[in-house]
Amino acid sequence: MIPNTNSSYVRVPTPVEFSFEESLVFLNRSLQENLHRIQNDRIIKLLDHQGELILIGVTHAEQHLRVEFLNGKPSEAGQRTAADYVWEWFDLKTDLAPFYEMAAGDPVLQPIVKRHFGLRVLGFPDLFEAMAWAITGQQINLTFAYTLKKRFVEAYGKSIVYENEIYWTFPSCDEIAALAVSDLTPMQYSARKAEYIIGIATEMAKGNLVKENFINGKDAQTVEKELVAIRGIGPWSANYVMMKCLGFTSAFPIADVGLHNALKYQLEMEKKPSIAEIESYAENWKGWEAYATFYLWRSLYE
DNA sequence: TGCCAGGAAGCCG
DNA sequence: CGGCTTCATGGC
Repeated sequence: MIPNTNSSYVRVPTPVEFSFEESLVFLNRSLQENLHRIQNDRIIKLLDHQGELILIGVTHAEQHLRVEFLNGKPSEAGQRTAADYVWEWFDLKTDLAPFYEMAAGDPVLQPIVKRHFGLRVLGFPDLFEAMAWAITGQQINLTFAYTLKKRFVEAYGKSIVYENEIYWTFPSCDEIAALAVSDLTPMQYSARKAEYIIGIATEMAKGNLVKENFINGKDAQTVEKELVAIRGIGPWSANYVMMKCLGFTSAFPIADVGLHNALKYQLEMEKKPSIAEIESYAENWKGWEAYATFYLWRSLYE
């Protein structure tokens, strides 16, 4: 055993309304997930900071997350990147008090919110990953979506080995921009989805599509419109990306079948609710539709 | 085995 | 803008 002489870490403060256990449940939902690993209440994940591969181990302690650097101490900028990543990943910036106040009086959300208090939207800080994953998951079941992602990551991501386990980064847009559709179809991506993903990677690699463009105080309606103008991004994907990457708590992927199923079970309905019915329930959620959706998703895997 | 899956583009009126 | 058709492929 080689002692880790480079042991170091940073702390990321956590709000009162935060449950690490709920985060673990969410991050554990697929056995095929290969972008992080959970061992003994520690989440291990590989980050790529401008080519510098940083393996972090995230654990929970009093009022903070401890972000440990497992493969040596990163540069100063790398440490900041890691802390910022965790901050976004667990959505620690959002003040949930108003959401809980609303949910306490909401017949649909009240029981779920009580059961999973402290759950926060687990996000994708990387815009390319958020978009590529949204497209991958369109109109196919989640199990198959994870299969596709696994193949994609293991074909084009970067990796390191740590304690006999391999850790992957999500492929960069530059890497994917150089591909042809025929590179992705053998791994069972449809040609259409391959076009979408490569197209988005190409725009990002050229600098025409950047996250900062969407988070500079633009209103949700404008951002949604700009996203939907991108080929492969429809209303569902736009709202999914806004919810999981761009920090819009009002984003609402209303066409989501998981949301429909959650409402059906939660309300003990014979069949899935119509869009009009969902809009009716959601009138009370204004400004917090993303959180309402995320908690409803959570209710699907008790 | 047939319906379903964390939809979107394209076309038509 | 609203509705209809096509695409695509595995899961259960």
